[in-house]
Amino acid sequence: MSSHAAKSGEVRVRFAPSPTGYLHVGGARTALFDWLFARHYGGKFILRIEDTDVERSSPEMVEEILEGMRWLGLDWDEGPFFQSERTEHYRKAARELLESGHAYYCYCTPESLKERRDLAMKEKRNYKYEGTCRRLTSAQIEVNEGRGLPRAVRFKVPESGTVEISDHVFGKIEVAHEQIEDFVLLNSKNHPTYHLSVVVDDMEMRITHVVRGADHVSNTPKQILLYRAFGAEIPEFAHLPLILGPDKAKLSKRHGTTSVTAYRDMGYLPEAFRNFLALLGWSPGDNTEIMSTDELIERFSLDKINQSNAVFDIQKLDWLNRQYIGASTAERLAPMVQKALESKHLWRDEFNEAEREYFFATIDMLKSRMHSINDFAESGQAFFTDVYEIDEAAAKKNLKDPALKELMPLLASRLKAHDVFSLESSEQALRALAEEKQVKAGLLINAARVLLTGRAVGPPLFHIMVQLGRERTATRLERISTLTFHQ
RNA sequence: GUCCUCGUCGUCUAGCCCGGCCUAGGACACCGCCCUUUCACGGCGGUAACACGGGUUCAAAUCCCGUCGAGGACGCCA
Repeated sequence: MSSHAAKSGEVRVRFAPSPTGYLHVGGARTALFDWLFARHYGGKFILRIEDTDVERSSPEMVEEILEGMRWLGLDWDEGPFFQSERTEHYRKAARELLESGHAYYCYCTPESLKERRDLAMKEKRNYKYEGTCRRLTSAQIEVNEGRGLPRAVRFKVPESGTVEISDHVFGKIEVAHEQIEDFVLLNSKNHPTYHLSVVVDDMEMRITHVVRGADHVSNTPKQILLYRAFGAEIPEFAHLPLILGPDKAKLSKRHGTTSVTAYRDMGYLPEAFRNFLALLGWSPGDNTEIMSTDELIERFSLDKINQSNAVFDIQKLDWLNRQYIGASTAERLAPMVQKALESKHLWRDEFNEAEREYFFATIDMLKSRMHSINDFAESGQAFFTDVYEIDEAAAKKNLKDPALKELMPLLASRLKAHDVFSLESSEQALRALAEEKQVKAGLLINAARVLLTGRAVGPPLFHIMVQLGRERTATRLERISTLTFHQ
């Protein structure tokens, strides 16, 4: 790492969401990268809530964001700090700028500004604040003040020259001062605006690295100008490429689900989701895809972040999720499966007590073919309740042979007749019956699976039988006589 | 309209900075085959990309210029 980290010895990064919505995928990715960076260098990860826009911010959204971060395991070392509680700091800073001649009062009304902007837009002209109030004489100012006109505070952007951003991801970016308008620092209600509060906070919180989305690149020159005006040290910047929807536009609500907690509710594992996010815009440089948290922290580096935007590919997320589910222990999965069952009213407390072993064994049996945690409650429902549905297509396919109406109960009685009930004994019983009745074993196997689980697909039949136990297996096989749709 | 950025398989990417090892590697998805009582898992194989045009060079995905395409930002929002 260059200058800052080396100099101060401590990396300090912040994630600064605005609580005008839930934690979305893009924000989560930013938070993850900030967090990984801080952890990699043993630095501090600071959480700051940018709620200066009181009208659009809400405490519920703050809680939502925190919940999303907790779910992803992104723990913060300091904060959350709320900008709404720091207004005085910003006002004081604005006063300083006014006194040092880096800012001025502006009496233009928002309405007249909007008019001018709209007109420019209509004429397809570029609009930039023309600096009317920047050139006010002291006499004119006195008049305005005397009339008690509402005033905003604007930053005085230098007339000529350029600002250079040195970005860890994009390299050098140069912007001419004349491209930057005199932006508002304090609005006419004396409330700080984004640029002011960010810079003041980043200075006061001694942020060494600003790691944020690339949608902030164009804000950076203004902020650098502010640091300079304050005579402060400028942090290092790393702008992250954007996450796009399938149509290649910045990912947003209209692309479907973007809330992080919604992914939790859809049955994704936080570690899978985190791994997936890490791979969006970053790669370790070799072909490694599945990485533990420690590995991610260990291998993460700013210069491996790439510059082009990335499309959110849910299929890859699904794949990762399946990988993680398959590799997880039943113990890890159990609490999540419980939640999924609860929401489908399939949960019974016995699963954590007398039937705990059964519950865990079922998870182990099913996990290799589950794409999400919610699948346990859907394709796996027959293992948790006796009132499972029987898939019609499956029944049509595997129960249509009329002979089955006799064979299945027969199989049930054979199973009951054996003194042992095991993988071997049940298979033996079924195959013996098939041979005796001159039918293919597959006919009985596939029919039995549908009867036992309601599905044509699932674990190997004899595993299902042993898992369900002799009694339930027999009962379910006999149920064929009560079914009507197979004729 | 102005400014900024990006451009390798459908998607995520490695390679690019420091030209030759690239007849461009991996992964997801897709398609075959194997395994198999189904579906998964797993294994093997396949289709598929350097946006385009110039230049520099013995040699360019890699360096330079241009074109085109895409995205982002242009608020008294953040």
